[in-house]
Amino acid sequence: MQSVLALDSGTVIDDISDSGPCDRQAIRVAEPTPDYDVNLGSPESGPHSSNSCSIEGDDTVSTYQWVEVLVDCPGAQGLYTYAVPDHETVEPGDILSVRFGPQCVGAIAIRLCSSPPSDLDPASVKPIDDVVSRGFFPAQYWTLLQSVAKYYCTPLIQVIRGALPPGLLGRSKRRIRLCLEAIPDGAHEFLQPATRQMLERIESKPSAPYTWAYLQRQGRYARQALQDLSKRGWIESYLEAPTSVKPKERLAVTAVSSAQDARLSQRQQDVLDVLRRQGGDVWLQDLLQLSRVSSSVVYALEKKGYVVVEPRELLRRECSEVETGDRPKELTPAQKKAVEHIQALTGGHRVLLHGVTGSGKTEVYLQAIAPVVEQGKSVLVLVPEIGLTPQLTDRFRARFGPSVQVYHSGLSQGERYDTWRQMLLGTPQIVIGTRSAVFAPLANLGLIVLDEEHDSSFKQDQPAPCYHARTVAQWRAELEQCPLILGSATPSLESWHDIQISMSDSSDHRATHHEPEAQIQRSALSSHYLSLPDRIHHRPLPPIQVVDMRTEFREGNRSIFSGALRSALETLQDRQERGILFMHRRGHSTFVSCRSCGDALTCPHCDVSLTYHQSHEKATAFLRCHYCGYGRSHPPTCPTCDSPYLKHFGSGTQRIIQELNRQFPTLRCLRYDRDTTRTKGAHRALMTRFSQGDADLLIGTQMIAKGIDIPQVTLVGIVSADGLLNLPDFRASERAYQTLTQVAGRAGRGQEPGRVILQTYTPEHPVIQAVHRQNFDTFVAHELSDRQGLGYPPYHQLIVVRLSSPDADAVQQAAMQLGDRLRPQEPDHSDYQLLGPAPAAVMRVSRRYRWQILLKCLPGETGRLIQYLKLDQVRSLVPRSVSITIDVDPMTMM
DNA sequence: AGCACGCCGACT
DNA sequence: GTCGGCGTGCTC
Repeated sequence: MQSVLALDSGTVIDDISDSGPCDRQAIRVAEPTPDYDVNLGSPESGPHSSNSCSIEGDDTVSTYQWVEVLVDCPGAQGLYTYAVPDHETVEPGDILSVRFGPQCVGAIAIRLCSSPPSDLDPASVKPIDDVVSRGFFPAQYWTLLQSVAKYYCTPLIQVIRGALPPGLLGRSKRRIRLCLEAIPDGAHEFLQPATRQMLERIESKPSAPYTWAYLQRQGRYARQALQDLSKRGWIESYLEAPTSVKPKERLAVTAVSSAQDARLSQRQQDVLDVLRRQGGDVWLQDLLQLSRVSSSVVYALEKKGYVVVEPRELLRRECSEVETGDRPKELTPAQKKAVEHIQALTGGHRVLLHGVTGSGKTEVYLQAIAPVVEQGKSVLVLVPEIGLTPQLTDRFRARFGPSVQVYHSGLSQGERYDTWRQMLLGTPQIVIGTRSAVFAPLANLGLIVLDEEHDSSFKQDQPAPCYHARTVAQWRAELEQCPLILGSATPSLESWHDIQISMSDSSDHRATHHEPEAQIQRSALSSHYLSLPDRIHHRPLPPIQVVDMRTEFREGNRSIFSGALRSALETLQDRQERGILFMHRRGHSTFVSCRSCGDALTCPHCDVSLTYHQSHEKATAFLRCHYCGYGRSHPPTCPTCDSPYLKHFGSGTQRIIQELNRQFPTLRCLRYDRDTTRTKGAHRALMTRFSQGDADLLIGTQMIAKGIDIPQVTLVGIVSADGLLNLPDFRASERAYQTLTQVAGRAGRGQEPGRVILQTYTPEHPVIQAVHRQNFDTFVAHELSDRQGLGYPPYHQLIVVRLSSPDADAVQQAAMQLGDRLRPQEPDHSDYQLLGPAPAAVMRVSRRYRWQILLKCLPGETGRLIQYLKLDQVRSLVPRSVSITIDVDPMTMM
């Protein structure tokens, strides 16, 4: 079995055409094209190479008048040929805008051709519309995207769509406009209410037409209303050409001659002086303001040849005040060893940096990065969620200054586009970003860092491709031949196991003869394990006290706080220290049910109970669904039996706050969860308030486990660990161990020693035991043997096929049929297993019914299984009302 | 995606 | 006999 990356470059394109509706294309693109990947984005071919279709007098040069493109349209996954007008130049890898059917869509130039396909009527070949972006992708970029498409069983264009900044692949929008002359007087009177409402909505904004898609979303009968109106001829739809995101341009003035010339006017001389004082290169607007003249003075200087005025791309970027001049810190022996080890690496490597919380992993990254930047190479730093780690970004900026770029989904479309262009410039830089930044088009990568590598937010689960940034980063490191550092205090079992295996593999290899089977699918990167077993400044890990809440209950304590936690909270203020309380859930209560009939209040769209929210004592109570966001007011009586006795069960962050306010009225509390951090900049604001001493206690959910580094925190209280355990997922234990360890690690990062109080009803649970002893090795050993027994990762690889539809019967039927289609013929002798089809743990979410099919195979066999089962064609086997996603290496099966 | 074409059932 | 529902296929 070949490694994924060893595929010959044509394969993915073949696959696309195979799944396409049209044989003709399959034949055409399946032709051997040895120069295919050379064509795509190879920097050697350069923007003005002989491959270009520019006409430079010589007839032999203009042989490429046609270009084959990949269009950004679902259901159109082949290559389409377009003509390149004489005055236009196109290179493979360019992003184009083309007519496709009635609309304009984004497209990627794949290769140039000297003739249109012979089986195509030349008259039907349309010219390209526009070249949106001419940026050249780094050499390995396309290979990377193809690997993602192949491995995650996703059409290449969809992978490209996810990798490019949104809006770059523009498409025309369908908008609605009124046909005023067709609407009779008094028309409103005889319309259906929904139709009348729709008409009024459209009439209210005649100058700014709505899009069809937007209007269709407005209410249940919106679609019918629109159809009614358009049937009457009162509205019509039209396609608005896409507005391509282009870089903003501004006029820049550059001094070109330093020769003194007496024949300059006073004002001209002033302007020149100002310009030179500014370094000889200023924006025109700024120059005019600084020298208080009109632009005519500058243009006069241009005419005389002293300056050049030219439009230049304005690269907008997030500018926050940065402290600069952060110096490399002194390292502990373990840090020093790690930095030296990493710095000595050349070529492709994978390094697991396993450092306990507070061991100074960031400093290792910084010092490993410094020499790479000095060599003029770029560095990619991937973090779980950038909003959660402003501290990390600040630290990078302080150390490396303005060459640090931030790239994540929180940026505006324009900012993302600009950062992306910036990366294409090829200047050495450090990019810090979330999952999608693994596709940052950086040339000349010298190092990739993936911090908190165990974090599940590196896995994408919403739109395909459902990629894992860690997996993609490994391919990237392999392609770029650079080291990849995976950092964590609680490594994922996959990484841990993988690194152990491949380290022993490679030592075996040196000792014994080649044994191809052992190398199956193992990354071609050589593996290293580096450990930082101690905290910096010899600070101890905080001792963890496990409190058995059953004993507390037996002894008459009905509170949610144990005696130990209560006394710790009491002394917190006197000692002028900070504390963190961890709670598994946000909201007030987990669910609300009726004491008379026993019914729990559930979401009308999902099969889950509603969570009771009440932000403070007097606030209006309401119920919210944590799956789809549905919210409603709290009913006074039970909707089923009308009984007024509704009881709230379970507790969340809000309830804790209420309880704290009651029991410790002087304690100042701050809530930190999705409800309080929704707005931009809220994380930073809350953190600042907390670290400045505006509050004594921070109460939060999982979020507080990540990256909070506040030295004054001495107490960490885990109010209840039980909600994390026993979740119906094979990764529940792993996630619980990681979260609890990370939360515990927030304590005692400063001068004062920390302590952790962990409350639970099951202190004997192996996860609690392992967290208590802070012993990763015993946890891993225990968990790995469980996984091996049950046939879960890392001993098997999984693929989940998820089906969903608003129609319960349609999904079930589709799932059953698909199950039959995918089931092994001879279960006993097959090298894969199928489980299901089964309804998802929460069957209905957002009015959609969900089913799933689980496929299990040996590690490294997913590619072959996908090919064998033709999973890429599975979409065509189910009705269109049922949507399908294929999740390779799923993080969760809930 | 957006649209045309085409096949079936309920009406003038 | 036609109108209009939506299921299927195509867009260089």
